Amino acid sequence: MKKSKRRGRNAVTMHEVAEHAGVSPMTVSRVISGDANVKPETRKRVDAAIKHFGYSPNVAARNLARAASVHIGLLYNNPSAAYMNELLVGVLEHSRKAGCQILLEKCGPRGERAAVEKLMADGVGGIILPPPLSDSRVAIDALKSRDIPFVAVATGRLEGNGLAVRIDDFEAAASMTRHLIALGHRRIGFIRGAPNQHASAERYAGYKAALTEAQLPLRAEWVKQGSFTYRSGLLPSEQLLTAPERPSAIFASNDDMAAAAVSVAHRLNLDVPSQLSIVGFDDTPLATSIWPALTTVLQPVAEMARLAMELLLLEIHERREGRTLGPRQQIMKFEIVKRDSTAAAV
Amino acid sequence: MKKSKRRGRNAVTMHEVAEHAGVSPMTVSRVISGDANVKPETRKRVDAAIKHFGYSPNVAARNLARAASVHIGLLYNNPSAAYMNELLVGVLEHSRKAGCQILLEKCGPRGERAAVEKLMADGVGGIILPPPLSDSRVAIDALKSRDIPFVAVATGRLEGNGLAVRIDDFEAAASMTRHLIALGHRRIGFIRGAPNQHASAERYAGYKAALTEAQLPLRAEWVKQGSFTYRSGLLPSEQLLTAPERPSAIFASNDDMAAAAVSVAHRLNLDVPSQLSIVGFDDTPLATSIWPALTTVLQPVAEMARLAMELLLLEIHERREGRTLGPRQQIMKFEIVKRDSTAAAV
DNA sequence: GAAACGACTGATAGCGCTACCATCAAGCCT
DNA sequence: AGGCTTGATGGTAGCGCTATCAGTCGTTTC
Repeated sequence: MKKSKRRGRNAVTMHEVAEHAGVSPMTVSRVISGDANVKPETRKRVDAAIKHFGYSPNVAARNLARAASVHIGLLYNNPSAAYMNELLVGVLEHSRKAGCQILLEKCGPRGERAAVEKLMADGVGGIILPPPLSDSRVAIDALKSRDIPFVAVATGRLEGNGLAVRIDDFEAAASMTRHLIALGHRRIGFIRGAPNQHASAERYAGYKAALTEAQLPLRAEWVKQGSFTYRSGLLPSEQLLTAPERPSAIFASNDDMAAAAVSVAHRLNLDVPSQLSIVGFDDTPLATSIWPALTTVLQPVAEMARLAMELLLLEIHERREGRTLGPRQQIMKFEIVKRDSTAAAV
Repeated sequence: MKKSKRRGRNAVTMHEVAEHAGVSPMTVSRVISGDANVKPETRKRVDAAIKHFGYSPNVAARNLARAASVHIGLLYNNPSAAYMNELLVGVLEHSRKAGCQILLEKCGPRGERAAVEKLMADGVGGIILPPPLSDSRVAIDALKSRDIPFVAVATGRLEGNGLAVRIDDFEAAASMTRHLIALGHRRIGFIRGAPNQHASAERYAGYKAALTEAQLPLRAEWVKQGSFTYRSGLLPSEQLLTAPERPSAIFASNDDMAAAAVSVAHRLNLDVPSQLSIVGFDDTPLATSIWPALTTVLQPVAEMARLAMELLLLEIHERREGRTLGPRQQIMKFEIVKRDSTAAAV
């Protein structure tokens, strides 16, 4: 009774599991952390005991004992709430498994350096860099000069021996363009993403490549600049749709801008998709919440975030041993999701 | 050197601070946890030492020693990414301070019970219930039967000795309606929120009250049902705007539906705000990302989330001592944010 | 004036886990 | 055969903090 005063709800500890399995706590610890040197039979007994009690290790104790970095920084300034939301879900999901803390740090357009400093001061062991920060020179330099591990999400470039998780933006954009071409579209407008992000260039390059491949001319007046926000998609869309020879399809570099294109099309009395096809990129929740639902490129953001966490934690562990994962990038599979915003060209 | 092998980056511990301040570690601990019985002068010395080293306590150790519940469950199924995003930011911000873990758990339309079970199995000490779950009979009952502390965010009803953080939806909606009336609008359409959420009823009641107050008739054909999603706002908007006598203003029960109204208005060649004023509710990022930016009710979601966390942690602590905070609800201040989607009635 | 009290501080003993040996049996070499 | 690894375990000693209790003082109370 005296003890229970000091103890949480989860009364079952490693010792009890060990006792039940007839081994020492140390062996249980080994089984849990997947150590190799445990006899298969012993392992089985321990596993049974674990299941018997529904035991799950105490994260705080583990972290304390390991002197593990419990803290992962997540720098953000992504304008798309939908994207951020998915990212957060992925990150949190993994943090739950890994038992680590997420320190969210918002950073203004010029505040990258300060934000990094702040996270460092709070003792993070590594940092996750979602777009558009994953392309920020300042942020990356600040991180590198501190020699703190980080993983870039959805960036196109991999520098030094950094870590990155991304999809093949070039191929994805090319695929989507091919899809439009296959639908009979010959006049395909393109709204580019923010110029400071590598993915923007990749997507544009993919679009160009697919056009060339189909021997369609690249018409400069059908390519407009946006910056990944809904708002930034409005003017380009209007320009494209009020041009003397207007495109029969618009490929926006992300869903937010595609949504803007839909809104402009409606304002101009153009029906989507019968008179105009519109496609986006990312497959954020926005794509399915508007009407008509967007045909878009599914980028498994949550999955990518999860992987980013995994990679980062691995690297932190390696670093502690004086090693490093070295340059490593994980390319995820994308998918063309066909919905209601596309139809055969008239 | 032998020791440092076992130790994280954050070399400075309580002992060093204590030594520097010429007190025992225990006293430092007292200062940090804000214990009353410390001589002001001692406290000052300790504070100085803390600042000197830039010391910050090790969360893992603290949680271990306190046997504190490191886990807070966050059930979610909110369709609005923008809302969720803000909520997450607030929750994570506080979790950083409090040093606790967030376990995200998505729950399907019928999965409330299962989701609660899962969180319990993972040993959460309390649960945060954002809308629309904060109005879910099933979820609340599941929580109550388990006697696990929870805090309802943005719900209108407070039951038993529960905890809640919300704004005064009735007053907020009334204020907004008054604002429209002050602009000269006499024909004000209303799009209701999901019927299973108490806030929907409150907002509608506020709208009605303001009309009555201004001696304007409540016209049933100007009140339509939505369900808080963008999509659900489309049909009601269209119905309102194609009615024989159409409203000069539309008050949607949240920003997502207001955005839908804007899109429909554009499709029908109605300029916002010169021909039609549209207002939303919540002030999610969506409100400012679309064009024109929405006049809306600012609901400090992040702040509310932070407070919810605080309340919940407090309650968990109380429970551990055998007490309870009792019924307690925190009413936050709302604000009418005037942007570009409203203008004087023609 | 002695007992009792209160404000303040320190020593001690864990919280639940893992790193780091030590151990001990079984193979393997020269 | 004696010293080697090598594989599988257990014992021990913390990780950095806090709860608890045991003091040490001045101050109050009867």
